[in-house]
Amino acid sequence: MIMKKQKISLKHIAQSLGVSNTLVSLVLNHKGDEHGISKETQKKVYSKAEELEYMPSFMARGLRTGRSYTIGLILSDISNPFYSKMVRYMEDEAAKNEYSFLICSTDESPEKEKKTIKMLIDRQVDGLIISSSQSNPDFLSSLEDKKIPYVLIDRFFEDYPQANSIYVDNMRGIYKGIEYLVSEKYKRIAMFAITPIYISSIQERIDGYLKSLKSFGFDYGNELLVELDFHNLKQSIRSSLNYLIIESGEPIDAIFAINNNVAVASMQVLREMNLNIPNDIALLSFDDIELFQLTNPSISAISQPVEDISKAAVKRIFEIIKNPGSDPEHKTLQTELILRESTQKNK
Amino acid sequence: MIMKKQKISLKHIAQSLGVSNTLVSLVLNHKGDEHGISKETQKKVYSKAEELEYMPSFMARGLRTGRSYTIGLILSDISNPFYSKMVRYMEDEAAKNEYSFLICSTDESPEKEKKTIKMLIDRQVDGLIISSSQSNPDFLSSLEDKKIPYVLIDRFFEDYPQANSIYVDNMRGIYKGIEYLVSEKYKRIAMFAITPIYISSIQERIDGYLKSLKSFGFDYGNELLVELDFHNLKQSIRSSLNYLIIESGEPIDAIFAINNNVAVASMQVLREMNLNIPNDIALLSFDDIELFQLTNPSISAISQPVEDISKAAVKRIFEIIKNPGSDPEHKTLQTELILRESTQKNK
DNA sequence: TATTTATGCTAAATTGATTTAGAGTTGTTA
DNA sequence: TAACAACTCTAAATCAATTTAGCATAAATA
Repeated sequence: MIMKKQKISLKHIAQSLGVSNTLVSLVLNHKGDEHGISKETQKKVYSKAEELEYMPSFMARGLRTGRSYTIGLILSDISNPFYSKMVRYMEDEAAKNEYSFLICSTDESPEKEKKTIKMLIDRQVDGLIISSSQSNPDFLSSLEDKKIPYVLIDRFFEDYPQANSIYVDNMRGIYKGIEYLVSEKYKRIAMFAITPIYISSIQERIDGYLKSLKSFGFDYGNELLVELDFHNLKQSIRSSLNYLIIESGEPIDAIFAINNNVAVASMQVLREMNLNIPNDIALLSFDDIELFQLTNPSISAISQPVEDISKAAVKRIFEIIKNPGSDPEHKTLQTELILRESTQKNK
Repeated sequence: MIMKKQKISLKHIAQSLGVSNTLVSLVLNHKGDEHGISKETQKKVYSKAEELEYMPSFMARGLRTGRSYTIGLILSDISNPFYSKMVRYMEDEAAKNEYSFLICSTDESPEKEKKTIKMLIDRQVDGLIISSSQSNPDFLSSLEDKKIPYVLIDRFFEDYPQANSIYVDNMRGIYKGIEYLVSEKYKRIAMFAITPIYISSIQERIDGYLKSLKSFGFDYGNELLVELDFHNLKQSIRSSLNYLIIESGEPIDAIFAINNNVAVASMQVLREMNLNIPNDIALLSFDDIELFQLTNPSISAISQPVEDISKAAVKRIFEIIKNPGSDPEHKTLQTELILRESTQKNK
């Protein structure tokens, strides 16, 4: 005869002690004192719960209270090292509060993102952390309607100040990069941006590039601003480089890649073309990833504070969950310039 | 006056149509025909559900049916590119069945792993996919008791055949690597393993190394088998290399790294020591990651079929969920040797 | 002695779905 | 005309917790 281990519920504790479900529930939720349950009875409940290895049913509790102890996390691709690091930090931070994550990749598809948000709402997540790929904030209204807490990271919406957000100062990050390249005597600095992705961070980096050029007195305007096809990155880089280095009269001497994907692809193409980094051309990336220490040459980068972003986002989402009425907050974090070999000419 | 959007439940549909909850539930679960609900009524229910944008409550359904449409995924570290790729494949595969993942990193701590499994059981996951860091399979008995479906990946337990598993042929993978190094005339091939991690995959790779050496007629036994300290990898590699290349009479001419972490760390130390790969020393990694294409020189590797592992694991867990009584299955997948620059001497 | 207060607890409703067992109506057969 | 089946639908229990409203009993006060 096989003994099936039965799932232990509140009722089992109550019955074996001869008390009511209510009492057990109150005690285990630390409301015993508040409701005048005697210390003695409380102790009995605690020790019985331990003895039976009682664990409350998430489903039952969730159904009744509306809380799932789960956060939805929406990002473009978890296999991107920038995000997988982020996830790890968030996971550790949230675990302290017994929270878990449901993680969903959207591949920068606004369509997929909307569906995912709907799905996560149906799963009654207590909050959402979103790195959005939408070009406008309309989709947030459904979250506002349903009073579901959310925090935007990485991207945000200028004309939607009621959204809580963790914000990286892209403009200033780009400025630091240009400033440094200029100090290393690079003269024709191209920005390798991407299209068709309409998100704030990309737009800000482009703006930052154009403004910084001006402030350093370069007058080539947006002549060296390249909008690469995101879905066909390498081919797009090949043809751009061909023009910018070989066909155009004045070759560029530095590439500022708008994110880590673009930097990696650029490096591959430069190697194909037998161009030496940094002597023929310098390479600077926005977004630092571990890989950049290990390539030859190692790649300089504007590093985003991934750990700070992650922790701030988790911290903030918990604050809003606890205190739903609170005013929106916008936290701004700064980037750091990491100097490596790809931007320093050999003497 | 603010109109709060109310969550739509079954009851709302039933009431607005003047039928019972039962009927609505049956229809929406596609059991209408089976229970003789007229086509006409079914149509009404469907269109009302659509009109009200009804979505069933996961909590309520989960409480009643015991199913959560969620899989628990346990691995050592999601920020390791090997696992983050895996997660992405699994996520896409599971989404087809409306399933989501709760992902937990254990940092190879058996303690943490046990806690995590308990937590995931409490959350009523329908199944678990586990890359375990336990040295013995005792912890699986709690899953067996509670009849919770699970699939082991990446690591498994020899004396526990009742566990479903997706298995990579480590032994044969190592053999292919050694065979290739031998064909490239490398003579003194060291294996850089790790300790203290007692998992099957590591053990098999070590065994594979020793057996392969023998079968190619090398007689240095385990003299060149190095067990590096996992928690202090770089320092450990430095001192080993110092001995193996400089102090010992006969320097090694190739390193076989037991996984991607070890390969990356070895590459860094070799560069520090100004040793040329592949002319001074060859480097071959078990586990291929994107990075290895981008370093200079690029790194040869034994590639694990990440996509196949991921899809097979998800496919299998669904099979067991649907059919809990089925016999355990052990699927074996093969590795692939990826040739790059790090193992081919320049002429 | 009658009333109030405090102490320690409980019954029952609720959450939103699924599911068992069966009810009411109409039509068919003996 | 009674018995039976067929068709279409429903009441109520259930899952496991939380929470509202309030019940005994004993002690304190008037």
